[in-house]
Amino acid sequence: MAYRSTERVKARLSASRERIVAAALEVMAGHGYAGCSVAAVAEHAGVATGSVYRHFPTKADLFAEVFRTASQREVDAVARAAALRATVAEQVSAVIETFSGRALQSPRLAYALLAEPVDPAVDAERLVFRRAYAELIAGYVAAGVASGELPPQDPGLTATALVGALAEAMVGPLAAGVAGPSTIPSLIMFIHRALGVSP
Amino acid sequence: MAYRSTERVKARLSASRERIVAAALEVMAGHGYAGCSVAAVAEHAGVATGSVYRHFPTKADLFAEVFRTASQREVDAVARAAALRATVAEQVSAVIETFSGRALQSPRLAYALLAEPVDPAVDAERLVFRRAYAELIAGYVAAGVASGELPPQDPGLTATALVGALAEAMVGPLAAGVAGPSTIPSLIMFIHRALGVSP
DNA sequence: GCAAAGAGTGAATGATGGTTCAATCCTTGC
DNA sequence: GCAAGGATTGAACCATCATTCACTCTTTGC
Repeated sequence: MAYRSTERVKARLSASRERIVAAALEVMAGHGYAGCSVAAVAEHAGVATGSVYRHFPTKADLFAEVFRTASQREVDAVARAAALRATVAEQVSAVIETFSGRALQSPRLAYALLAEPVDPAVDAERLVFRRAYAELIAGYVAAGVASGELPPQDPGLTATALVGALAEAMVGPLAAGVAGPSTIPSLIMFIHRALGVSP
Repeated sequence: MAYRSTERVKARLSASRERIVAAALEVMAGHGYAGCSVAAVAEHAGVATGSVYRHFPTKADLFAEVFRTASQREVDAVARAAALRATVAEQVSAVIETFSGRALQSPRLAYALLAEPVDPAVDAERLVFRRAYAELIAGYVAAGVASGELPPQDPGLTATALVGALAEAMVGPLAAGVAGPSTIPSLIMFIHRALGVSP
């Protein structure tokens, strides 16, 4: 024998793989999913089109991972912000502020992650994204119910509905590129009422 | 001259056009937007593929009309149900019950109208659909605020958030084909709280 | 019945863009 | 240096449909 995969090569391979995912994310942030042909992503990553298929069996698999990565980053940021707060009311405010602040920072990406028409296989990943948010929030809601800060309710349903409300309220502003000054405070009020936070 | 469009022909044309729209709706209700190739729709309507283009310049135009028609029907049904009620609380309950009842009756169609990945040009029509719901609800909310039944709030934002919550809460059940027995009542409770309906 | 012109047809066309693969380049161990 | 194999390339391939168009069928007014 004369060739055997070595650490150095493995590292280069995984670096290359990551560069492709990062490039896909950047192209998506710049031109939406619609602008993400495999050729465009490959060029942005500085590899040949065919090389993408060394790492991902199909385009859908690549973008499933892109969505997973980006979603995780978003959920983590939101979770980190909420973890600093003590009451459910504050935690949920932090969720909304962080979510919408980040979305407005990269509206194209946020739109792609939330609502842009994508391949059905990638769409499935979107549901995971939304469920991750819902589960994060459901935890806070459940704690709030247990401590008596919130009235009795189904934390899962509350969280799901809350994610829907948040996403829907942001789609308009995302299309416009900015939110009106009262959008975020109004949304917080709405959601505090929905949770049953005592005034 | 020897041929001139006559009433009889005009009627046949518009009947044919309607049959195409109806066929598209049926195919969509059966196999989702994904199953709606122009050929499949044409066959279902009993016309040749090319004939579709006698009535619609592009597939996107056809489905824009399909979405518009179906959405109008849904919004009308919801509006009719809500109009029979006196208080905002009852009106909104009627909206939720009618919306989710109809969605669960034709889950494939509801999924296509609400969330399935479609051509971006058709997606635009979806926003109109959601805005129509939001405006209907905003009217009730505004009236409730004016009469003092609801606390002060931005009716437009409340309605938008409410539509998002409703849609999101239904996506899971639609995928499963049924809603858990407590989904609808829980959702009504959530939304009553969100509106600030006094208990 | 007939000529004119619109309506209807459906196989062929064409655009798009994901996927493949023969050729080439690198890396490895000796 | 070299042979064995893996990695990389990117132009060619191909599948999918939306769209077209040359042709046929109907309708119309005379």
